[in-house]
Amino acid sequence: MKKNRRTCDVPDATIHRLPLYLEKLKLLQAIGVEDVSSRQLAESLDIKASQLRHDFHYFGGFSRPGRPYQVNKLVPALEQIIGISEPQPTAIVGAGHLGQALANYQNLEMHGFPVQGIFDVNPKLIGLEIRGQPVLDMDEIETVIGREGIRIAILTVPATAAQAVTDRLVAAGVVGIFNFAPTDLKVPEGVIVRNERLAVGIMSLSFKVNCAVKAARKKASKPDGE
Amino acid sequence: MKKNRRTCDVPDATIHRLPLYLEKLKLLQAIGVEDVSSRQLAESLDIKASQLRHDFHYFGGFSRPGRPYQVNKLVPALEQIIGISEPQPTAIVGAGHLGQALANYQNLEMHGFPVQGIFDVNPKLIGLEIRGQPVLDMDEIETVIGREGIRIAILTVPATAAQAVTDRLVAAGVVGIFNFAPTDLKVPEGVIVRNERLAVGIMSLSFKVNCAVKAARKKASKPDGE
DNA sequence: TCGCTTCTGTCAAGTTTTTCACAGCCTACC
DNA sequence: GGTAGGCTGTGAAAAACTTGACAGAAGCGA
Repeated sequence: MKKNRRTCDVPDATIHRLPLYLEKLKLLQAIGVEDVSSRQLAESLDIKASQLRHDFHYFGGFSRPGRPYQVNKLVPALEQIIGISEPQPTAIVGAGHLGQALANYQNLEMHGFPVQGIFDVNPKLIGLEIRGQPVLDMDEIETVIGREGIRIAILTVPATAAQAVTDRLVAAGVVGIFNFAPTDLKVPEGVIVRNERLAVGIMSLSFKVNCAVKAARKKASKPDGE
Repeated sequence: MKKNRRTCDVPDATIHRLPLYLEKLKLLQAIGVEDVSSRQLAESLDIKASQLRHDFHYFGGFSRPGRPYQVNKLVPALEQIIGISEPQPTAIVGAGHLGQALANYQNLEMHGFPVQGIFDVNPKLIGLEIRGQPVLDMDEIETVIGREGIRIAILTVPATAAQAVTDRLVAAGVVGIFNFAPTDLKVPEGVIVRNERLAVGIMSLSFKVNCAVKAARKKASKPDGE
């Protein structure tokens, strides 16, 4: 019980690295690597080995002193921690361009998130087949969420519709929302929202590009440093 | 000169908040709000006012003690800092589903990143019109990057092609790459890569959902706490 | 068996980021 | 004019995160 509680008391920074670890490990697994040391794994991710071990330490560690990590044990352990030991059925709400793109993105299923329903209100889109699945009418969403036990939904509707859709999703039992709409969502406690703001991403990039360009210019005009 | 250098010596965490500030401010501007205090702005973003002021402090501050921020001055100031005072022409490389979705995403242009070229190697896609622009052959990419002065590219090609395309982009003068391919890119110093890993995002979400569900179950079985 | 190397788990030190606290400025109202 | 209330800029305190250091376990070869 104590250990279980700890499992959730983990810094955000660590949480965001877990998927990266898992991804690399799956790659190693695919090419038949059996053992991997913290140093090897960390180097391939461009982080320090001590950080990786520290991250793993939150979960009690995955090996013993003297023994490297065993890829075949680490992969399922991480999958369990992330919550994808069992595939997590996922709904995509909003079958516009972005929704379609994500529905087509086979990596989602590969990573444990099979798309079990694509929904839209637009009659022109309903019935359209994407990777073998028809776009369904929003009216069916409660039924499908209940039937498939969907807990995670990907939101790709216009900002104006996002809150209303969110309310329906939450009422139907969805606990996690991956929000691509450029708006903030209000949800009751216990429901998790992750905002994926493309515009924010590209602006952060732009800031750094701006800095890099300035730095390069300065360097060019004063090649020997200040 | 001193001030300029400082402009780039800013924590990542702050950089990622700048676009959020700008977004909110534009919203306020659109509805005619003239003044805004750090507390008001911070509250709407669910952060502390002191953090916002601290962030602004990296750039010397945007007001004087006693006076709230003026929306109409803050917006262009942030745009300048982010590097979008002038629209930043942008290329999308890879016209698959995701590339098309992003090309259709009008918010990109609205935020200062007009798409000036969409490229692919697939003859079936070349010529396809997206928002009035034809998909171009990859062979033209160097020409277009040079002609339009493109510094930022969005990469939506398969992982296997990502590195080769990156090398071409960098050679042609691109300085910032917004990478949607699930692979790490090697670039020379001075070139900025921002990885947007959808799978990582949804796994982080899944971890938290998992925790929330566990917590809810525990609470249900022991309503009065431990 | 012994010594050597490699490895993890663990904790302390170091660094970065966030939050607090407050001096001083500005407006508005009495 | 004076005073109260609200505001920013600023630096110091607190919290969070990363890195370094090391004890002890395991494997390997002689």
